[in-house]
Amino acid sequence: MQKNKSEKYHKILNSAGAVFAEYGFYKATISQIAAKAGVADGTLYLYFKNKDDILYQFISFKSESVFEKMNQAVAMGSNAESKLRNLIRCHLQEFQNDKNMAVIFQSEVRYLRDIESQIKDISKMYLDLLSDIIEQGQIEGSIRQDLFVGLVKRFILGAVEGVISTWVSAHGRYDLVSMADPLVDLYMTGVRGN
Amino acid sequence: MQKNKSEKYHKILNSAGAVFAEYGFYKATISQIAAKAGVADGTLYLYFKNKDDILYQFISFKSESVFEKMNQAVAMGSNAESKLRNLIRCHLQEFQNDKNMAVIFQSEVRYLRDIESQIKDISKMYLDLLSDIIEQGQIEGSIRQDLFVGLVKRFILGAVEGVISTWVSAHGRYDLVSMADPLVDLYMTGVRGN
DNA sequence: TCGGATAATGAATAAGCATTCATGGATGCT
DNA sequence: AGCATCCATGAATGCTTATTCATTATCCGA
Repeated sequence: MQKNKSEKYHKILNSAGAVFAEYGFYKATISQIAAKAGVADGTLYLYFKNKDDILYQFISFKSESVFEKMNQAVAMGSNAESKLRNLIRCHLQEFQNDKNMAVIFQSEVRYLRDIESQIKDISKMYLDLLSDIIEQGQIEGSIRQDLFVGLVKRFILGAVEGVISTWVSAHGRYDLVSMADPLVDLYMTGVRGN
Repeated sequence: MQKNKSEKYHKILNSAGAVFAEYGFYKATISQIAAKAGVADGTLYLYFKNKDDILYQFISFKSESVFEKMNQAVAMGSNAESKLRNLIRCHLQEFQNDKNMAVIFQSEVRYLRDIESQIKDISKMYLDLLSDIIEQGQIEGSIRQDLFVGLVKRFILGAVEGVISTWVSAHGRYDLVSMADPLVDLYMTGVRGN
């Protein structure tokens, strides 16, 4: 198994992303991935330990890149609300840009939980980002104090995921990023009239 | 394959629920399910067409029962807000009462989408329930008019699912139903301070 | 109690697929 | 060119497991 992240490594990883997204991890076969990458079946085993490892590396690679962008986005905000807005925009943007990733993150999380607990840190990191934002908002006064922060975080993440999930089901036919502002508005103000 | 829903049918269905929840659909084997139900492997095929069918019937059976309860809960509410509150309470209560169902609904949806599109009606029915409530609220004035209803529905459902998902990850160690009121409060009022 | 129908059994079957590895080719150095 | 190292191949292997079906048990009416 090679160590350096050669061009072929990424070719395989991308092909795997496409195949996993289309068929799901279990129904996807090594042969399909190899064919899509234009290499022989055995070649995958020069770059990856096994089938599980391919999925694992795909997720790791994508999360790393996405979290870097998310952190940058949050850092650009001057107050809690703008940080939240930037985070949600970035989240939707990144998932819109990479639908395979969106599908896989949404579908295979259950399985991943089994292989590597390190993976569960994906949502943990995100939730920690949100914690910071919420706490800052409470200090600033832009977010009220009488909230169970643990719930608010899940509330926010769950809603974004739900919106992404719908977009995926609709085969990405509309612009996801345009949902960001209305969504943040819902977080902040709720639905109540008057 | 027998038609009547005998005791054995339900025994198998429940065992399957437990095994699917523990191992996931793919890693679960027919032998495990049969063993847990206390019957021979071949017996499953007297009651179900194949492995897929077991999952399908499990979901169908559970959804039917849950939706009946949800509809009743909503009908008990006199205005939009109380209907929403009853719906969320009922949702959390039912999933708390049947953790296997909660796990399976959360994990295997992706796969189900492939076998039977009828299954995607699960969330459709739910979203329709929400549509009615939101529209009623807008007429009453308790919910503001300047909302994209399609987004609000996903927002609400996504957040409940997120909360359930966290509870499942925590192995159901706390009371899920107590999240209902704070959650509805977030839907209605949002997080904004002042 | 007997006979026929119905239900259950679980060993045998067969298909699918991840993984291995003996072989062949490419590359680069002297 | 000759040699050695590295990379890639894809057919063969072996394991896992869903599904079948000939056999056996159970039930029930007469």
